[in-house]
Amino acid sequence: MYDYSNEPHHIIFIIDSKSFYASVEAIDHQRDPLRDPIVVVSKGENIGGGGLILATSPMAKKMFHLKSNVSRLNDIPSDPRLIIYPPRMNRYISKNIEINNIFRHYVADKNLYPYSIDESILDLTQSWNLYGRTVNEVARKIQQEIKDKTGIYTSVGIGDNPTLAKIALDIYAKKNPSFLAEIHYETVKTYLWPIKNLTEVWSIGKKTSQKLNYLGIYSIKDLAHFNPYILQEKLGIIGAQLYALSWGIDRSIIDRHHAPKSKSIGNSQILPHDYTTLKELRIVFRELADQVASRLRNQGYLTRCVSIYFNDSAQYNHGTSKQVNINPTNNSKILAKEVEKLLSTTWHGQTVRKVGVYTTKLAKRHDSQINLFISPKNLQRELSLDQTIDQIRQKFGFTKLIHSASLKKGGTAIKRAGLVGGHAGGNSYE
DNA sequence: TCTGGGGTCCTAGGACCC
DNA sequence: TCTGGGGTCCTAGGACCC
Repeated sequence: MYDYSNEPHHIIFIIDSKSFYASVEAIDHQRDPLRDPIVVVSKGENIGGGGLILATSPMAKKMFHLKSNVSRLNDIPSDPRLIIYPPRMNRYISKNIEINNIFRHYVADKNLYPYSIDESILDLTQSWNLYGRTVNEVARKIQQEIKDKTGIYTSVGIGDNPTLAKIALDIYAKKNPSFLAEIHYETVKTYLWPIKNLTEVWSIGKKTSQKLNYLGIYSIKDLAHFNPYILQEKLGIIGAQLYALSWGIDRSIIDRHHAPKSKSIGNSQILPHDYTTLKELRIVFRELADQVASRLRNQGYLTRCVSIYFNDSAQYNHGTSKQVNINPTNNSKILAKEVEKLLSTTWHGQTVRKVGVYTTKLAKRHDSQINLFISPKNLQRELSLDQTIDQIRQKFGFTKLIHSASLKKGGTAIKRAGLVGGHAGGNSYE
């Protein structure tokens, strides 16, 4: 038996908004998030299969016997009872902010970690006993307040550390009638070890699962009884992390705002059709560079490294990437020029269906260095032009200001205007 | 599955420095 | 030169998550 006395004993909640996008649509359209069959479907022109399903309400899952990974509208039999809504990403973002503001009634800011648009991590170690007699009671109270104020149902995973809370959430809470589940060190054997479908566990995907199977590991219990040194040898750091996970151990420090080790900003897209000429590719890459530069400026970053990615549509999952270090910048023109250089040295006539521009090694704006090759005056002029463009874009949408090149063959900026995370933002100007 | 999009982290091999 | 070893940073590609 493992001695857990020196492991962190925190009270961690991970709270997930149930079928978030579908629920928001249900509420805004006076429908029932649990009882009505609703899907939210993005229909970009490059999205085939009748549209990409972004969210499915529990009733839609039940009525059409859907497994977890349905992603195309064509996967569902066409049925007049099914209610279909287009996504309104901006609405979901503001709803998410509303929900996080309710979490702030229960934890200090430093103990709240919004994790994604529908998931947050709360460390209630210091505050839970102000709100109830048991941890479970506090969880139910939070669920009720969220439901009353926003209409959203939530699932809560509770654990002594984030890993246990996450597994409680993903594997148990979402399926329990109460939408609640707890895992503590004492119940690791009861709740973790029996798990056989390894890819259900956070951090284990298809490839990792296959590697584990190859070693003869088919459950978390198998993992816990495997030789950790061999695991580390075969899977590197991930092997050691998985071994720790199988015993419920997670020493990540949760009392501080965690700073990601690396920060990147980038945009990618699947093209509406195969691109075969440098001319077309140049245009779309220029748009991407422009978009990325705009986001860097909005967030106050300069990048020291830019990379491009494109795939070979003959082998969809096999792509090429190439990066280059540059003087810190968030200038559209400079970025576009670097991207163009990368493209012309990397592309050798492949048929392309997927493209991306990423910037890494980001620094906050004040770290700017002086570029010896551009006069400060010109740099300043270009910077303020970019800022003006950003302001107009924020106010009126991306469509209002695009390079004339985007009107030519190859450009997708107009069609993509108003998209948030690649999906319809739901703004009036679209 | 004929194709969503934005991220973070890990790894192997190489360049370079002392 | 028949050549050591530790450390850091970089690059391209892979895996996973929501």
